[in-house]
Amino acid sequence: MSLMNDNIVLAIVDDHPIVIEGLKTLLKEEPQIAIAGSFTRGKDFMDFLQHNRVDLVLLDIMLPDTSGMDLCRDIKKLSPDTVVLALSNHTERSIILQILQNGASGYLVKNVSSTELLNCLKEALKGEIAFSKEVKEIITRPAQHEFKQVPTLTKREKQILQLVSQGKTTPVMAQELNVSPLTIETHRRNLLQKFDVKNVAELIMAAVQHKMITGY
Amino acid sequence: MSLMNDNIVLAIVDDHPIVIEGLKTLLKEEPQIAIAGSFTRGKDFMDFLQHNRVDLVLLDIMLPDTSGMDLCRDIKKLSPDTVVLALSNHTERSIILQILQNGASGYLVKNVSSTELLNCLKEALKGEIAFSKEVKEIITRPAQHEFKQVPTLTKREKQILQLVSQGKTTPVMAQELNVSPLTIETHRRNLLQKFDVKNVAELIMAAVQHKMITGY
DNA sequence: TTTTATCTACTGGTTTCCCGGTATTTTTGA
DNA sequence: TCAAAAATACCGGGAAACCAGTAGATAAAA
Repeated sequence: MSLMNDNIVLAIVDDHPIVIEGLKTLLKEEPQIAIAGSFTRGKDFMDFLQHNRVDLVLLDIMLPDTSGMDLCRDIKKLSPDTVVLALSNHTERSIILQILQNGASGYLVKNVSSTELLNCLKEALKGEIAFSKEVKEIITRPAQHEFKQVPTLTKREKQILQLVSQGKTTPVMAQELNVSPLTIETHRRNLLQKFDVKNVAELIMAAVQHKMITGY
Repeated sequence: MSLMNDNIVLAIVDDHPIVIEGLKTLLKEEPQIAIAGSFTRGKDFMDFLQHNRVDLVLLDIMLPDTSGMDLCRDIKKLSPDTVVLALSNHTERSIILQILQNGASGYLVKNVSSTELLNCLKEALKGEIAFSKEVKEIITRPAQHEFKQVPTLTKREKQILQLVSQGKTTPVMAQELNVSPLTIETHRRNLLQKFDVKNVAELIMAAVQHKMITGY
């Protein structure tokens, strides 16, 4: 963790140039903060991080190439001392908690004020978990269906889930993936178990609610 | 419509301070553009518009107080010559078309580059409809499910659909509704037919896409 | 009042799903 | 390199879903 009297090296990862510009402008006021760079793609930032010190990352969790979730985990793996602050417009509790699970030190919705932003930065750098005002409310007021935590699926399971949501039957999927229908059945069974549901109807609903299938 | 050699008076309505800051920074480069003000609430802007000339508004259609849709219509009613450019992250065709219907001269997703932004501003001021690149693609490539019209369900069918989405099986539903399971089967069959799908998985997906079951 | 839509119910049959186990191989992480 | 996780595969059996067709009862609209 960087000391507060030291210069803080900050990076921005966001696919919105406007947002990057806004953050830069707001943070330029702070003499302690040095903006090392801004990136519109996760991969570019990872390349940068390989060769440069970064104390804090403002990370949009909705990126075009990688999922911000995965990126967050990758960042903490490569550079555990880098503090990640998630920045997003998502106001769903499950998503917020998920990103924290993946190593982020806080979560800000994009409508934060500049003072709020700076406060959160400081808190995060002190090693605390930082939330913007709106996020705090979301955290403390959970919805019913959010009590069950989001099951973590394997790659294959995600794939099967996707295919099931497209109406594909077990034999069809087996043929498409070149595996035994019995294997598919096992995956299905595990999906039902993980989501704690009895049948596909419930499965799809649960997956939709957790935004694990988009449908478009 | 303001002349191009004249100074352009621009306003920003967005509840994200970061975005406002970013837009200001990007537009500060342009000497022709004078930023009259920025607003985080629709009402504030309407008050401003009452007493000031505004040539162009960059309007976030997702605002906390008013719907951006309504605000757009209000703006055009009060000041028909003011060009409204919608600014949003929504990528649904229906929403884009709806805002145009309400008098906007264009639609930009927030991940536009600065050059794209300026181009769109100029186009809009010339009286043309301006879209950012991504939006153009959305307009020209409508999603599959937008073609098939929403099937009209009978009262009973809606009820069955709801129960199916809750994971209820045919015999369970039959008991709950005090009818023969064979009757339920018929309703199910009709639902599959109306939605033009093969099984429950597809049925639920279709229903969700058409927002016919909420699940919450 | 007569048509039309909806809800109801049946026969008989095929396919798919779901449940309970178990177990080998491959991949991955510590 | 060793253990855990994931992907693969099997058995047997019961339940539920889906298909194709028909049809009476009732309620609403023309």
